[in-house]
Amino acid sequence: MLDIRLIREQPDFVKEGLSKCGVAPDKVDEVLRCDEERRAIETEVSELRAKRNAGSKEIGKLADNEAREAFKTEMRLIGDKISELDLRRNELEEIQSDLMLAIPNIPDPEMPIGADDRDNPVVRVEGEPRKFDFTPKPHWEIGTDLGILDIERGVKISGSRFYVLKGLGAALQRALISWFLDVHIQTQGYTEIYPPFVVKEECLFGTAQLPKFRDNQYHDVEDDLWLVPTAEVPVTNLHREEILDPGSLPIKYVAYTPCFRREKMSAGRDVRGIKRGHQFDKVEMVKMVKPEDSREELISLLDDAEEICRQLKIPYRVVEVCTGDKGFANVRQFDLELFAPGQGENPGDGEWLEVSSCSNFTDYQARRANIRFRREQGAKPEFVHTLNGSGLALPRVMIAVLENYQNADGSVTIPEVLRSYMGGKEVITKA
RNA sequence: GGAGAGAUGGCUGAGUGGUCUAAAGCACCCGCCUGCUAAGCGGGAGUAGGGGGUAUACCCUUACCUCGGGUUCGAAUCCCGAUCUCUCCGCCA
Repeated sequence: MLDIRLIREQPDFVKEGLSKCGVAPDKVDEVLRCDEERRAIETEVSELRAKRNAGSKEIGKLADNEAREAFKTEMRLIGDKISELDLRRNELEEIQSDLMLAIPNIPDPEMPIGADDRDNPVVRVEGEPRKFDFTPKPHWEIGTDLGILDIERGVKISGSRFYVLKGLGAALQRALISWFLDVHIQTQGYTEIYPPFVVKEECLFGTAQLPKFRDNQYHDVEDDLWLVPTAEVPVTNLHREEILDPGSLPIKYVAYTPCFRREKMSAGRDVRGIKRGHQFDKVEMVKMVKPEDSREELISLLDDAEEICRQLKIPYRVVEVCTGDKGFANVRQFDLELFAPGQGENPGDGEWLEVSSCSNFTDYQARRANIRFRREQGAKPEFVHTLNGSGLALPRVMIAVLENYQNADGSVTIPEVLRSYMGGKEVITKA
């Protein structure tokens, strides 16, 4: 959520910033109108209450019964007026809150301006795509032939966009998860979190998946719980409604969770293979930092994610996301894309697969989730800045590993960093 | 799932309709004093909103005792509902 004071005091700045990501300026005017009326009523109610509080105190002291009754009647009338104004105030409060929740964060001045993902500049490309002396196959062929990926049975038991990993396929994914976590924990200073995979609704409002992306969430009606679409949700909300003690920042968490998404918006897209499923695994880094540090922390977060790509020895590129394509709550965003030689229009074209998205949310999520900190004992609470980034998303890393490390005979070499996680095995061959 | 108990400030914990403007203690900040590892004394201090203003000061005011309703001139306190926690029983990986 944006700061209402910023909207009040610098409406033109807010409008201009939001226009870069396609938000009409009258959204801001609506908020201002609502805010003004609400404050006027607030003042009136506040004065009436003061009057009643004083009056009620007098009644307690009055001895004369008649005067007492008359006074009571007077106070009752004030009370009625208060209830009436309260109704309108609550109404306005709700309208304003709904409006505020639907306004995205204002892009950082450094965020490139653009209309959609075609305008996202490539910041840099790392590593050379491997030269194949055969036509590289897509992962669904490699995986199916090796007997480690079973798409048909996934669909049989759970429907489209589900698949089953088997044998060394399942082991490879588990190895990746463990190794990702260990890199972040042991060499980058993150603390591991194992959170619940279902959360209460308010958590999704906190990180801003709700209200806008309701259609993409799995919701259990019976207990009113939501399946997490990313570990960002439970982990960021760990400190909701808290004031963190001096010295506790920066906080760096890393968590593995499955992620559940309905993908209604992507119907018909990426239906082949395991690129886009309703359930996928991901390791996610979440940081909470002091406001003045968040710009730099984004760069180091990106580097922490890149470290995985480097060690995997798979070519990747860094893309900066433009204003028209940015996430709802962030001010700046970098995506990491691994090269997958078996993807693309024609066999052997290759394609860049998004495996990470690193974002700075400034105080936007912190304000929604009410996460604050004190600089010193007794200092005024301030909102933290939150950041998060995948490190990394599993299915697409699986695709990249299978396709980059495939051999002419259909086997797949296991990347060196993963071998100790797979019992020393070096190659996946047909079982 | 059944029965019962409970939820008060950063923490502990009193408070059963009106000086609650929430006692007291711990922790915290400032000052004083004493040269014994620290104690004593005095003072201060919550969060959010609104109004004023000489506008980072300061003043006024409202709300907040888990949350939401209700009763009342007036609710931490009484009533209803929800949530959460704990105890016991049952079931269970």
